[in-house]
Amino acid sequence: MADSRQKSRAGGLRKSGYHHGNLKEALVSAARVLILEKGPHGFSLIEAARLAGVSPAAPYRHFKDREALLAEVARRGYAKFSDSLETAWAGGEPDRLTAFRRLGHAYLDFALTERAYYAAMFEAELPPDGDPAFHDAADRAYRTLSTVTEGLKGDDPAGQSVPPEAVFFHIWSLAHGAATLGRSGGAPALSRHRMLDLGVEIYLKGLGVTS
Amino acid sequence: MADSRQKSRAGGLRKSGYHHGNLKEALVSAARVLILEKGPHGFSLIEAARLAGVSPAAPYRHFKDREALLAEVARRGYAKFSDSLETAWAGGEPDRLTAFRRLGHAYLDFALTERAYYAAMFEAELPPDGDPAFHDAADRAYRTLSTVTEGLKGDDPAGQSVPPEAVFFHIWSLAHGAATLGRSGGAPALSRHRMLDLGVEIYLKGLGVTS
DNA sequence: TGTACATCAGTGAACGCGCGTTCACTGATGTAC
DNA sequence: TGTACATCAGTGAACGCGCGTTCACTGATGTAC
Repeated sequence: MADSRQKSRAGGLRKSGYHHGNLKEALVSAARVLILEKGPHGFSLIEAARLAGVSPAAPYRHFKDREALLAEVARRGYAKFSDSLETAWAGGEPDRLTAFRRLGHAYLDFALTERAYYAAMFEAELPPDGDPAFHDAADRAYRTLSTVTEGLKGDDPAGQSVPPEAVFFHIWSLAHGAATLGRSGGAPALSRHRMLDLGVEIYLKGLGVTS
Repeated sequence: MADSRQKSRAGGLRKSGYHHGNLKEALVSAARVLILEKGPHGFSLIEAARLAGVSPAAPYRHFKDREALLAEVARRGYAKFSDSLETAWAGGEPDRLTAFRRLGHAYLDFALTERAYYAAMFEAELPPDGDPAFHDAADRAYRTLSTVTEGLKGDDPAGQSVPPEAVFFHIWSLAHGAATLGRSGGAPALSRHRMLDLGVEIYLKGLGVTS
């Protein structure tokens, strides 16, 4: 019986039958699995504990409450997201437009391959007065995206120059839409990339950005 | 005691102390209130019954289960949404582009003023094998939107003509983004309209649509 | 190297809660005569 | 117009469930001596 628990234990090293040894990591992994299956709303702390092979009380050694685990998942998601975006951007080399297109792909890749993180980040509805580490991580991602889009200057059809926040918002909408919109079962991931590329190219042409 | 229940009863006529007389409508109203407060995931059938002033078992006279009530809300949302869009489109008069801009505003107005419906439509995760009436209503809305966007023909920067589904998808992303994206507390509703207008104008210019 | 002990990550039982759903029932309505 | 009755929209108590969280506890770890 004790053995069967060990067998079904998910993630992380096991130091002994009693101490898990890596429970915090195992809980985060379990949460990601559950969020992927049922969304951030369907996720439960007890089920995460079960998946990690520990009792329902064990998570409280590592997280204040259910929301704290969710916030930790979202925080890591933002951190990984920022890493991906910054790597793709690569300082804007060899030129801003090429780097920007790489970043668009990185955004969509992350959203599609790390769906649990993406859902935790954008669906979890974490309170504004929550974990500051979470907010710092989120800020970093937003800063990266807005810094990059600020390089895209252009005019609207009336000849007015377009505010940087607007460009940020439009590009973000296209990327988020490519990541989440569409009726179930529809187009495969590849066509989402094509869709996003096309949308961004058309938008940039409309802005008058060519280099 | 019986009186206090009657006082707190929400929506609908009351025919007697025993029979509610309009319970189905009252439950739909209550569901909309709760969805607005807590989202489609936080909504509970018992709480809706309480809000309508009836016992927890009463809703089962009108809905098979919790999901059926949610589906009914989403169905009505789609129906009302389609009405708004078709009214705004008005057959494309006086010209297609003017009518299209009206439709964009109607989309965003609906999403912002009928947030409960919009959430039920796009967040509720109703099963594909569910209520056919719900799917018919959803189809009608999608058909309207795609018919309208099919009128927007143009070329991508490489000179290839852009597939109609892509245009549909891009415009939809911009509208959905304007409706849902953005960090809490940020810009007021007015600037969301401005943001959407601007995005659509830039996109249409990129497409080469001018009339 | 060996032992006593402080630390603290785990246990498992228990709690109160709100939920979805079922059940036998009750009483208001409206129709047939 | 008055009465018997079928209908069916409600009641309210009960069920089993999974949840978040707390509690006194236990046992593995690693450190001081």
